[in-house]
Amino acid sequence: MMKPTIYDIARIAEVSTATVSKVLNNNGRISEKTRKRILKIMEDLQYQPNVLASAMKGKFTYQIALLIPDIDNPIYAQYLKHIEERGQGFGFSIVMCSTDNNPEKEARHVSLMLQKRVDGFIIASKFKNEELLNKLLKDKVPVVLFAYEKPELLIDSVTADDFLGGIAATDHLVSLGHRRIAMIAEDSYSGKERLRGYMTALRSAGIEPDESLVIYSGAGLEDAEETGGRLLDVKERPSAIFGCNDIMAVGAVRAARKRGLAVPDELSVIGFDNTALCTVSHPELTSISMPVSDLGQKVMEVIVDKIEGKDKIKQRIRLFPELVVRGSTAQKR
Amino acid sequence: MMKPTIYDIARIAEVSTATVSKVLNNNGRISEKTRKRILKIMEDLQYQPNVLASAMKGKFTYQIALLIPDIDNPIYAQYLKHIEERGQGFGFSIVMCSTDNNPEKEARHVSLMLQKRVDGFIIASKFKNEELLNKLLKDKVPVVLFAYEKPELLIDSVTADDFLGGIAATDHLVSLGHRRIAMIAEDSYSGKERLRGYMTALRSAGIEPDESLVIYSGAGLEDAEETGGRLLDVKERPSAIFGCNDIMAVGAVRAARKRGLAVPDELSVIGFDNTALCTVSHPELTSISMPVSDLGQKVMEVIVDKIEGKDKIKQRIRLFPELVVRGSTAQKR
DNA sequence: ATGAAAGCGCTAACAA
DNA sequence: TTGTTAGCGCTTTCAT
Repeated sequence: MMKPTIYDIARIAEVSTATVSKVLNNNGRISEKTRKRILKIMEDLQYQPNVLASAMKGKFTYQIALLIPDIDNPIYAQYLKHIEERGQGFGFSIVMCSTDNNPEKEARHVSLMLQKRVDGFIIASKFKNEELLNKLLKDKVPVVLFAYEKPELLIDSVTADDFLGGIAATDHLVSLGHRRIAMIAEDSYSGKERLRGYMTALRSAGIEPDESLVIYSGAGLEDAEETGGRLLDVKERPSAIFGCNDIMAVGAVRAARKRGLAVPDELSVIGFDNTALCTVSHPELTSISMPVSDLGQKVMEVIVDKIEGKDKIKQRIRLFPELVVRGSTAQKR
Repeated sequence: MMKPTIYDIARIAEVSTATVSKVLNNNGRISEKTRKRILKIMEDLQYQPNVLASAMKGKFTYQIALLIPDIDNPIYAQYLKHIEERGQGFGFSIVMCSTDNNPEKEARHVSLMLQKRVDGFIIASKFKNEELLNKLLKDKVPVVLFAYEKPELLIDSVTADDFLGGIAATDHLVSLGHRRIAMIAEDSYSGKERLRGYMTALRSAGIEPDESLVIYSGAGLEDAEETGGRLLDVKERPSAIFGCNDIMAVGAVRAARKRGLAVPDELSVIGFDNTALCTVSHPELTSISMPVSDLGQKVMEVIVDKIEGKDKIKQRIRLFPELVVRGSTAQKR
């Protein structure tokens, strides 16, 4: 009635546990005959190896901790979904760790996950706690940064190219004839990259960036709307707003609506991330689409390689985002 | 340099590992003096017990598998967030299992999680696979259904009272003078309960439900919009639509807009779940708010009790949802 | 109040 | 090709 162990299998097959273990792990040389026999018995008994026991011998737990800052932003739900899905393909499960961008929570999660012996960490969080990160690296714990980089640290990462995305968004607006383009920015690495893209695109279009047109906002929709409002309540109003992510863009749309400004006729708005918000919002939001599925695949590849000790090289992988035009942006008139 | 074990602690404290283990687990009688000493040494060495090893001796892994059908619906992201948060309070981590309402994925996840020796399951998924569920119950694996019930099975559950929510939504519409009230339904237990609430509320308002006003929809926004359209493209058009969840409601709003119908002036729309979609949508969606945080707390309480073998009683816990009025519903005119 | 020792289920070095 | 055996780090019974 108890779950069968390798001992049960060994006894029935009249071999030693070592032999059973070997067929389980496909190593050592075992005659095809006994291998078949053992496999058959496992099948019959519905034997399932105890992951804990093998993990204790230095094998894997097949668990990866995923640190996520803010699941209220649907892009993170997307990331989670795709990472989990890809993880399945590699036999790894995802342990969710919400951090709310709170360094203490980050530290607690990491410590707990270490105790639980997860095989590695995917960190999508801001991760203020640099000391902790360094400790992980020093201890050779597999870590990959996701949707987020720390340029000053030598650490693997998988992200979309936010800088290029920022350029694409801005170029789109410029190509529609906009010159006074505002941005609702966000204090995060990717946010800053998007901002840098915005600056670069403006300059190469011969537009000198106007500092007053860039305002940093908190993460919530309320904040975003308020920030959007501040951008709009000036004498020389921008004709377009680039929201650092879709929430920011929706905030801008709402601010515009509250002021009786028609989107996109009087104000173009573009978002970033191409989340479900884009189609829920009205008018539908033009945005920059993240290759979520590919990002998920890549990050799993990288972390699994690290876990299995295959790759020694550090790498920063950047995938390309893509413009998706919808109804919130239009020719300036 | 290796992580310290109880052996290290024992050696330094000049006691046996048994003693160390006892202070670790707060059992057996240990003199205050040695306890203090041992604790101090643990502190100094930053000792962290190996969860795997203790789990092997029949203790817990402190991990709970959470089966979720569809993270694209923001309400599930909310559930996840709150369950994870509450789990932290109990020292339990959440292993994410996306099922996409696919019975095979359900089975794969359960089997894998069993191998990894999670302590219990929170199932928020449809879980078509009744056989599997019964097997879990038979094997005394702690299982709690969440946001979802199986009335025919004797199994603990924590849900919001969808029936009452359905009544509340419908009553609200009725109180605004609507009599032809349509519903975009969903094929799930909670969906059916909401529908039942709708029926009940209509009848007690003296309105005979009209079969043609209830249409089942797929889960996506596209489906919802299409379904909303079908509801609207009839001679005797409803003056209000009750969307089985916020996505359905947004679909209805879009369908209305496409037909030049003003919401809420010509059509009232109410959703369910009170997700972030409500404030992103325009007009903002009236909806039924789920007590997500309390639900998360309750489900953790129940599952932890079961894991610790404390509660023998089966229970169905239902929490009350609440109407949140916003701009998408108005007096019929 | 404390310790010796067996064992959870598995792996891997070493023997045979 | 297969088996013996010593652990991995911890808990727990039974002595002392």
